[in-house]
Amino acid sequence: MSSEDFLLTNFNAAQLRSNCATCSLRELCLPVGLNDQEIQILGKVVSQQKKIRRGGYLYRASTNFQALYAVKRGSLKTCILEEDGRQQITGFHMTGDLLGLDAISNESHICDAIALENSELCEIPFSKLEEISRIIPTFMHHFHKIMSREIVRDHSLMLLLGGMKAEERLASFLLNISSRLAIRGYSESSFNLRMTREEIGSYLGLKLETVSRAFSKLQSEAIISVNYKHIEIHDLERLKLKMGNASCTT
Amino acid sequence: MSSEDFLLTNFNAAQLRSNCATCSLRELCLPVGLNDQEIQILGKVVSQQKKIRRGGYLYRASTNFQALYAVKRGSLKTCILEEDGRQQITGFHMTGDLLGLDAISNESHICDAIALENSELCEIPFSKLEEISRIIPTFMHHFHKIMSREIVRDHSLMLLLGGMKAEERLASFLLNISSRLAIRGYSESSFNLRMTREEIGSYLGLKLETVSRAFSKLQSEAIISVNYKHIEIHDLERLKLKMGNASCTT
DNA sequence: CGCCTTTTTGATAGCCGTCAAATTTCGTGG
DNA sequence: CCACGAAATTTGACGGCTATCAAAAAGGCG
Repeated sequence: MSSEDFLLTNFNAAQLRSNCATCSLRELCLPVGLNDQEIQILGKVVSQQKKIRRGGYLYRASTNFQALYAVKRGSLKTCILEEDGRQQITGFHMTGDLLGLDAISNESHICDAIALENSELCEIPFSKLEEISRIIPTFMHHFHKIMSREIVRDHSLMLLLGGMKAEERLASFLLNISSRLAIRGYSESSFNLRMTREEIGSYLGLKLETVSRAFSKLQSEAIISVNYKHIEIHDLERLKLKMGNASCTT
Repeated sequence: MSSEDFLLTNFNAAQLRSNCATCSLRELCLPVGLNDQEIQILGKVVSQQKKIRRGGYLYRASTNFQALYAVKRGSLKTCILEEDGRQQITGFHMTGDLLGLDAISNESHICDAIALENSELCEIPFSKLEEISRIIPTFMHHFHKIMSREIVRDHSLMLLLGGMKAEERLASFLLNISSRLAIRGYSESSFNLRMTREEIGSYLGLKLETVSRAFSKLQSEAIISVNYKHIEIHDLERLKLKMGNASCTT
């Protein structure tokens, strides 16, 4: 049986649980732009939800790379930690986001992926993803776009880390979270952060005290309200002015 | 004629000039890991050398994306510039490096690519690259690894920008250049930089004066010698100690 | 050969990191 | 359900690193 036949054959009922066709994240996740038949094919290689409790690891650096993961529910952080103890968070990931793209190059993970809250993930074996790519050109092209988008996202963060001041970085961060929540149908102006000040600082290249001070500053200017992890954005326009500019896509 | 037939058919002699099979960069560039026949196929879609004079643009931000480029000779920088004038160099590219991966996501370039010296580039139409990917699974996998490596490279830079001090950043930068030159068969300890202090600063998130001071500091410690653009590394080990650590791959 | 760019070095100011302590929240176990 | 302890957050004071402004010297391109 060729791999193509394999992909076109139905699995048994038990394995059909995670069905991309009926998933509420169709429009955010890997299936974007595929037609119904193509989504069927994709759905067959996506395995059942993997549950990770808050603080648990989805994968660890230096472990073998086998699959990409899509966030079905919850949120995660990915972080690199250096031998000398230096650590940096490279991204916060919410529903529909794809994790593990950095592991393709060495066939082993280079960062840890840790759940910020109890989460569920869909597992996509990478070899199967490449098989589908050969069968469905649309899918291959879309996957290339997703990888490219990750590069663009990283470049935005490099711009932030390379040139912005603390307050600009935080404004940029809040606008990024806000727009991503909006895309997912949540409020863009009222939300709870899932990460600590220290994690935000690690992501933005700042110390946690500086992050806290920047929050206080924005609050004192009546642009936002901060109550521990709960954020209210009162003036989106003025918040945008806080960063000279900067892409808040993704 | 199907696209596959098209790829397997010979072009006329005039278009065969840039032949991957006989290129000295075979082991550094896209053909890595391909067999002879596969390299033949690739060679047929890679068009003749494109020459860019020092200071000239290979492509500009917001222009239409059609092709990836491989550096055949010379070197380039890629930089994003924001509406408010903020600018950041996202990478320096030498022979064998692939440019344009960030443009796939939007089908338009998001950065400028400018030659640091007179350079030659090979052009690979992206649609053709995806066609080859369908025909040669090895090639598709290799291409995915290249994109992933770009993400890993960006994460290294994020780590640098997020946490390192000026001297650590410069040490990291010099070691990166050194190792890349070594891979290409040049001296790892004696070389000429192609970029200005300002460009190095833009890449490292520092002002040009700070870069200059960091050079002077390393020289005063007898770790390197600096004579304008000419650098001699006297003590590679101590230079490595200067950055607490950090990946200097790529 | 001459002008313009690049580089170096100095002085000063401002932002952020560091250390410290108080307050609140959250998780765990009784 | 409540209570306790650990973790997270906020705020203040101070110091260090880097940006900024300025000027001189060296190099490179036409």
